[in-house]
Amino acid sequence: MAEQQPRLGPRKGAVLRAVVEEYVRSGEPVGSETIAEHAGLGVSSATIRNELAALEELGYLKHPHTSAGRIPTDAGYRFYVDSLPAGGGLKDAQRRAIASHYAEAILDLEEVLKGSVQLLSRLTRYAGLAVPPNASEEPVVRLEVIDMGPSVMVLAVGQHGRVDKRVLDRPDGAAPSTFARAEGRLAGLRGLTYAQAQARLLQLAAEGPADEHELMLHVAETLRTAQQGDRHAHMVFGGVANLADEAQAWRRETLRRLFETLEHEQEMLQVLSDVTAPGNALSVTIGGEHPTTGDLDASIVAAPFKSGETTIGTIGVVGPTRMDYVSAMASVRAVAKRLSELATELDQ
Amino acid sequence: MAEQQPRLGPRKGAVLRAVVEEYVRSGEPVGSETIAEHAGLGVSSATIRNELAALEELGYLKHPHTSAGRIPTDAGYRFYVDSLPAGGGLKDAQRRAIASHYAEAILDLEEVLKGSVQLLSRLTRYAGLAVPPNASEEPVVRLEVIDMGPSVMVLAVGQHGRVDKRVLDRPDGAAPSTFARAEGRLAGLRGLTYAQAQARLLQLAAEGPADEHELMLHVAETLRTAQQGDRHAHMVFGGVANLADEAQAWRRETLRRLFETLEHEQEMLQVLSDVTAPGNALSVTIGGEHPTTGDLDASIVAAPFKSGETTIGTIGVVGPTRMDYVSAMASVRAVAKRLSELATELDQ
DNA sequence: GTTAGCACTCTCACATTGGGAGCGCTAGTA
DNA sequence: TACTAGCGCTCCCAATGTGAGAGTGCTAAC
Repeated sequence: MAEQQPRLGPRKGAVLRAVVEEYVRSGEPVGSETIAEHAGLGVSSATIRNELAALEELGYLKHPHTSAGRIPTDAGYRFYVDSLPAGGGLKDAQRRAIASHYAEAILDLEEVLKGSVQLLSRLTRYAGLAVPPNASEEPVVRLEVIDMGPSVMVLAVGQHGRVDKRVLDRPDGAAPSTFARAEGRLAGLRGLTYAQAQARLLQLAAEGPADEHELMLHVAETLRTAQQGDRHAHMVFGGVANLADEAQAWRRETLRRLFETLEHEQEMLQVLSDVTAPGNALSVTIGGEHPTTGDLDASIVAAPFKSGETTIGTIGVVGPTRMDYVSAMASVRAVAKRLSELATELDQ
Repeated sequence: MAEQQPRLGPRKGAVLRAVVEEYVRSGEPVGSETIAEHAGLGVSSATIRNELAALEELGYLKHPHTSAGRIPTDAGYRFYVDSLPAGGGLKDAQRRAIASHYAEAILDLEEVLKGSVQLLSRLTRYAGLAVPPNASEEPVVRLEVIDMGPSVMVLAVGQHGRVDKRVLDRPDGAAPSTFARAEGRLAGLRGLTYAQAQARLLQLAAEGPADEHELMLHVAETLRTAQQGDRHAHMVFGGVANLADEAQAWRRETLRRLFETLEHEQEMLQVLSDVTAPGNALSVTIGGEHPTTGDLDASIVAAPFKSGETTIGTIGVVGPTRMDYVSAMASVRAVAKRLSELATELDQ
């Protein structure tokens, strides 16, 4: 991610940046003339041509065909992104949109996430997405087994407002009294984290009376899936329609695959987890840098959000590799920051 | 919906049906020659041409331009759909897919719905969607107010497995003892339907001690939103990527609007409720028959599903007006039926 | 009422063309 | 050595023209 590049020399860098910016703006391959005029380098187009040829040689640019202008490769975008100054880039209108969005207090983190994702999609015109907090470190405030006749519902409530449920077959030999006793025992787990509670439950299942055994295992299992967020962890999406916009020059087939991938939550969770940088860092994944995004000509800009010092989730946008990285990065950074403040506040 | 049409005469009907079927199959405007050959009417293409001209006059067909074949109007599709025989239309492979899909027992109605919607999308190659059960008539099995420090979570669990939650500001003057007392009182509501419980709560709030007042109102409010399914009711979608398929000849802009509309749950809920027929009936809405679908060149095939004799939700597909109605209707009918059986069983 | 036949219309696929954008290269200049 | 001017070359693309084909609508005959 960091400054790893074979230092380009200031002018090559400037030319490359100019190509990226112009191409992102216009969508057309960029020629030497355009750069000579607009980039203000004070050299002629012939010189630019030499630079362009060199940059192509180095793999930062490519040619649709001989007599066309240049467009950036994934590596070109990568250079561009890495050369951006760290902060800033928010337009006033965006800043205001963010401020007013969070003006109204919402207490449910899930709702806050949904709103944030939609906000991001409106700010960037790409699709917003978020991975909600994983439960492992969240304290359990309630744990219940509810007798629903032929089935049993296991219900877990977390300190930060999450609710996990699961409906299961009623174990053989579970009487109403079994439920009452089990609930009593479960009440004792209050305050433990999901992870701790799960461990403790396995003990309880082993030690406890036989009729509670299966019930306790069910509860443990519910906590487990809540933590590892397998198919019960729901990603949050917003503004997905933006991806179908004419301006996003995806081919129809690619568009279809993109939507398919988004619908396949497991894959997206995997991508996000592959991609997320440690710490506070904003991560940018460009096209082929990840197999999934590579297939889709897509880029992902994402950042973790935290409660206090602990990372609890990820939020970001997906768009075409030809993305306005400046605006996307600034928006994601700002929203993630605001979201972290909110999450921290909600947990005190 | 029913047989309201100005009786067409058997041959006109046959010609119209042939045009619809051929157009749905090929996507190309259909000419008189094709019909004369394939429809087996034993008349020449010249005769067909006369019929086609008459059908166009009547508003069932239209002409992209003078020397092209005919394509159906919304009214043409409507005639076609209404003239279809009531049952059947399932291919063996589809029948098998349905049977095997439901082979594995799942106890959570929400999960069943998700699966069903995805099944439908695979069967039809369109997008599946469902409106989950409304809570009004569902008995409440648990009602809780959970003290989460600065906020309060209200939690309601329904007999059929739904869980509704809401996080709110903690009322002034609510002590831990307030919560304990409130929960005791709430336990008494078990077995009432959401609607009944809500009414009772308003009483309790009025009669009860002052410190519980606000809490009870919150609970009542939670039950209310659960019933009317405003922004907390989540529609279920599946296979939405199918809509981006090349075969679905939507223009890019239309596609974008379509996705936007799908994302806007409120609007879709409204459409579905406008569209749903009373009783068991399968409903088909074609293009301009509803403002929303008209804007999108889309059709919706939907059917209610029931628990026992009570309709509890709706399931169906969205696709282009140029839809394979036979297959879509058969699939939706079959899945809705299976789903009703399952829901009935889950509730006993 | 049906049909054969034919003139007519319109589109679409295809080939052709010219213009232009943009390149690479070379030779000349600071 | 670094830059620039200039020019020839390549390749795309939009415009144009053309012909074939599909399909109609109409008329006149059965």
